[in-house]
Formats: sequence, C-alpha cells, structure tokens
Amino acid sequence: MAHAVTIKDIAKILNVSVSTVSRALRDTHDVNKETKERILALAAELNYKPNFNATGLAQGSTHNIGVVLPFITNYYFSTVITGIQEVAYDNNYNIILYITNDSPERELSIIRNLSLSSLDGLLVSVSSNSDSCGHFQEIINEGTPVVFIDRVARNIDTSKIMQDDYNGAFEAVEHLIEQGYSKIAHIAGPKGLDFTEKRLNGYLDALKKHNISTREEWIIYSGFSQECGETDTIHLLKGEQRPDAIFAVNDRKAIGAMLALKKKHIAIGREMGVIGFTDDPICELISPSLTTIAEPAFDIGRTGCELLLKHISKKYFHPHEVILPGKLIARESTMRSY
Amino acid sequence: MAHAVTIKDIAKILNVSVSTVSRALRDTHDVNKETKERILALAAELNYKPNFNATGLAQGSTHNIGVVLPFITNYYFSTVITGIQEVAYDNNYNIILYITNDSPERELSIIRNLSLSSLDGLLVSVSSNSDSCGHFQEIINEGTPVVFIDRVARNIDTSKIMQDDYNGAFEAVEHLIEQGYSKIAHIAGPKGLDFTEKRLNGYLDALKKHNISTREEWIIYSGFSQECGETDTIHLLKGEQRPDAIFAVNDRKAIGAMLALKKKHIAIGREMGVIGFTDDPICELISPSLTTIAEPAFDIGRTGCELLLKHISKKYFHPHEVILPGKLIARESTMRSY
DNA sequence: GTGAAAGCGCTAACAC
DNA sequence: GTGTTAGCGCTTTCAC
Repeated sequence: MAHAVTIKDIAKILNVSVSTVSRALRDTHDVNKETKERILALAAELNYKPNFNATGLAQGSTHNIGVVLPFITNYYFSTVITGIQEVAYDNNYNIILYITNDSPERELSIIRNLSLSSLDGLLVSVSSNSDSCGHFQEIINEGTPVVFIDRVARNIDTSKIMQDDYNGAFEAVEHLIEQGYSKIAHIAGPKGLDFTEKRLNGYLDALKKHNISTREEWIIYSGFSQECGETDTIHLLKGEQRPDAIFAVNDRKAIGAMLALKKKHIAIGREMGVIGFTDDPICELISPSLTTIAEPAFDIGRTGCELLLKHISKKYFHPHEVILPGKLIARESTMRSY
Repeated sequence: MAHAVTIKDIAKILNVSVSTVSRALRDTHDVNKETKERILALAAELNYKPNFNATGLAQGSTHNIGVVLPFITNYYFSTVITGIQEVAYDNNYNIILYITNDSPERELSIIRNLSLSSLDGLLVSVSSNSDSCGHFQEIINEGTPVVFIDRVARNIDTSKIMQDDYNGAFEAVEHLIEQGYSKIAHIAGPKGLDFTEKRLNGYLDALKKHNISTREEWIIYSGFSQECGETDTIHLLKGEQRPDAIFAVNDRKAIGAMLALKKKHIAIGREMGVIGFTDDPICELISPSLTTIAEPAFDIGRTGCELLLKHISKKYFHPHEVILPGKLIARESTMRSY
C-alpha cells in the first residue's frame, strides 16, 4: 500500500513547516506568495489529497451529508438523489445513503443509530405514516442541520423543499378545460395526506375559475397504485353521469385508468382525456402517451442539497421553504384529435 | 451543540483508562469481565457512538465504501444500489455515491479525484465506451480493493459480479419454443458489446439445441432504445419471411417491438410472441404484459457489497467471479392463447 | 489485566 | 509571514 502523501511530506521537501503548507493549501491567512506557489505546485505534482478523517477530526467537520429516503427504485427518488449527488460532488461532499423502505420503524432505527460525528448534515424525505418526528428534532437540537425534501415534517422549523402540488393540479385541470373537456373527474389519493389534498384543491379551484361544476361521485379517494386507478375508473364509467376526462393524482393511477378505458374500448383522448402527475418515463412509453405534470425531481434534490450546504457553512442560516413549480407536458392522452 | 460522548468521558466516570474502555468496546485483548460489563453498560446508557473520523485516522480505515455507477435513474441500477445499501448498512458501512452519467471522462475525473484515504473500497460499474481502465488498476495497486458489478473491466484481476446473460437468453428462447413459436428473430444490441454477444449466443444455442434454424435477416443489431426496437421490428415485418416471435435484447426494445406490432394490428402473443430482458416494472404495466428474463439486480448489489467487504477485511482474499442467474417471468406477450 | 504515552494527518492558538 | 505546539478521538505499543 503506497503511503499517501501528507502535508508533512510537502513541508519536509520544501523546508517549511506543516502549518505553512496547511495555510497555503487552504488559502487562509497570509502566506508569502512565492512559497505558496511552490507549495501548490508540489502538492499538485505529488497528487496530494487531504485526509478527510484528519481534517474532520481537527475541525469537527466531515465532508459527509446523510441522505435518508423511503426508497430509490422509482423514477422520482432516483432523480432526486441524482440532483443531490451533483451538488454534493461539486462541493466536495460525500453523500451517505440510507433507505428506510418507507417504514417508520426502520427510519427511527436509522436515525437513532446515526453516527452524527461523521455527518455534517442530513437531507431527509420522511416515511409515510411516520407520525412522530421527534427523532429529527433531537438531531437538530444536537446541532446537526436537517433539510427536508418532498415529504416534509410539518412541525419542525428547518428548511424544506417541496413541489407545487396545488398549482400543478390547477394547471393540469386548466389544460383539460382548454382542450375542450368539461366533465372532469379526479381520482385522488387517500384522504388526509398533505399533497393529495393540495392536488384536490388545485382541481377544485381550476374548475371554479372556469365556472365548471363537478359531481361528488366524480371525486374518488383510494390508494396510489395502478390497480386503484383501474378500479376507480370502472367505478366512474358505471356512474349515472359519465365524465369526459380524468385527472389522476399520479401517473400510476392514470395508467390504470387508461387500461380500464382500453378494456371498455373507450378512445383515450378523443372520448376521454387522461392526465397524470409526476412524468415518469413510462408516460412516453405507453400508447397513447400520457399527458402529465412533470415534477421537478432533479431540482428538488439540487436545491435541497444547496440549502443544506448553506446551513452547514453558515451557523445561523435562517430556514427557507422553497416550493418548486411543476411543468405541464402535453401528450396524446389529452388530444381530442388523437 | 451537545458534546458527543467519547471514550474519555466513559473512562473518567468509571475511573479506568481510555485504553481499557477502547479494549472493552472492541472486545479485543483481555479485559476483566466485570469492568468490561460496566463499560458496555455505561456506553449503552450514554448512547456512545464511535467517532469514525478518529477510528479511521487511528487505524487507517474509514467506514466508507465508494459506489461508482453510470446512473441510477433506471430500474436496474436503483435496485442494485438498494442491495448494496442493505449490506452496507447491516455492516455499519456508509456508501458514498458517485454518478458518472455514463461518461468516461467524468468517470476518470471522479476516480482521479477520489480521496482514497476516506474510502475502504470501491464498487464500480464502468461506463460504456470506457475503453481504458488503467485508472482502476492504479487504485488497486495503491491498495484499495475494487469490485466490479454488472459492467466489468475484463482485464483487471479482481472480484466481479455479473448476471448470466448467456443462460438467460437461452432460457428465453427455449420458452418461446415451448410456447410453440418456431420462427424466432432476435433484435440485438450493438455489435461488439460483451453482454450483447452473450445473449446472442444464448439465442443461437437454444435454437441449435432444438434443431430450429434462423435466418440471417432475423438477427438485427442496433441500439438499446425503444425506437430501435420499433424500427427493427418494422424491418422484420417487411422481410421475405416473417418471424412468429421476437427475442429482444432488453425490455425497452421489446416494448418498441410491441408498439410496432400494435400499429400493424398484429396480435401480440397469438400471432407474434415477444420476450424482453431485465424485468423493468413497466413489463407489468403495459398491455399485454411483457414476458421477460428478470435480472437479479438486487442480488448483484448485495453480493457485490458482501464480496467487497471480504476484500476489505481479509488482506489476501482471492478474487471471485460470481455469475448470478436470471429468471424467466412468463406473461401475456408470449401466450398463444392471449 | 491495566495504564501511560505516542501517534494517525490535520488545524489553530500562540509566539516570534 | 512563519514555526512551535497542543489537541481532535481513537488505537496501539510498551511497561508494569
């Protein structure tokens, strides 16, 4: 194992003290311009890399940030983490990944076992059903900054990055109206979830703005899965009044809706518009392609990481709440001419 | 910022020396059973957690393993990393993620800038087109263990985890034959890629075993995208002899093939069987659902990480090559009765 | 079986 | 502007 070059080596070769080398390398204090250049040159030549364990020990900081996510095997979270990684890498930070499998118990055990001394900060998206968030507050109290992304803990006073669910839904429904649909149903998520309600409100307000009425039975609450989307749609088709468009709370349910419509030989687009939410790559793969509201997953990761780094570097950085807009991606499933 | 409890604190309280505490905690050397118990009890009570920076500095090891992947926003790699994470977490290792965006330049720059002193080992899946792998050899030479997963660097003597492309393809084609298809085409990847060729050979050998002939124009080399799958299929349909089944090198291309068949109103399953490779979740979402060979993504991650940990703990652990089998998932796209 | 002390690589007072 | 020194939390000889 080749001995890694240290500042001591550089100091010896250049006949200066280690502190001078340290100062030159970090560009702190005044160092004679010429000796500084010599040091920098030699460091580059020897391919010197600082030992993070040592810097960490000496100044109580590591270059690690923890990232706690429910899972990463879907489009949304894997994109979020890619955004985080980009910022972290550019700033010479490592990301340490923890996956909770969306289980509150595992989340708790991860947080409890966290070695805070090896973490400068934490980026977290809480598990669903994680009702108590005391464990996060504890960490913050102990001095480790935490930034929430996407799934935030309401009651904790720290920075949060979310997407604009309300306006995304509003825009989705307005798009349907513009395309000439007027009997618009909403297959929603379960009642009582924050972002589900925001999307519902966006739906209601868009209809209101355009003086379009809805019907109670056109709003169906159920789970997030494709099967739910299918069942909900069958239910809608059986109703007294059949809608001519469906706004689904996410792409999965929209796809379920499309499958149900296909089985009933109802022409998607022409007879019944369908719009989703997320912009999973699958939207483009299916036929007809699915109109949706693209969530700013990558930017959520990036912004979250940038904010966390500010919390880390500035001791008294004030918490920010950032809401990022989504973007309508119009495709075939809402084209009347399709 | 609450002061984290250190072995010094424990030592002071219990009136023993720090070395005794250290020894007790790590279960090394002989420590009086009773004092050891007292130490362990107090450590648990105070919620003592070792400072990885300090242990790392002292014994030249960190608890970090680097993971270098081309991207993580697809099903395969996000599942691989979930597997890695699980093993790492169970063994008290952190994973530090690097994403190359499948760019050889970025890969090189990441590897060159790696602070090896903060990494105990490296798990890597090389970028495509990354022809020179000297940078990995350098790292190994400097004493950091490297394990390759999925996309391996052929010429480097270290552990490698791959999936069984040959037998997966063989099984896929044999499945088609069992279902009664006999004119089987293969839409392959680009020529010259390792795993593409293995899948091609599996295809050829399965046909040979069953004394079924193929035709030169039934084997088409092109890219991995859905569009390529579509184009290839249109090409096949125009040919002199129309095949009655298509084995696609991956699910993406299989989906492209299905889209092309739908446009031509050819019944998938009954008139033309289609089989893919990977088992992307989309296989279940589309209609008809897509038969495929499931790649053992999770196990690849897990096994890779386990192997790396062995390399880290045992100085002279001999390199292993592990080939994990895939699994046939029969769905509608290869049902003649569908 | 246990303690004292040196040292891992680096930073930060403090002197000069 | 630069060197000396102590110390971050832990492990590890080396004594006893």
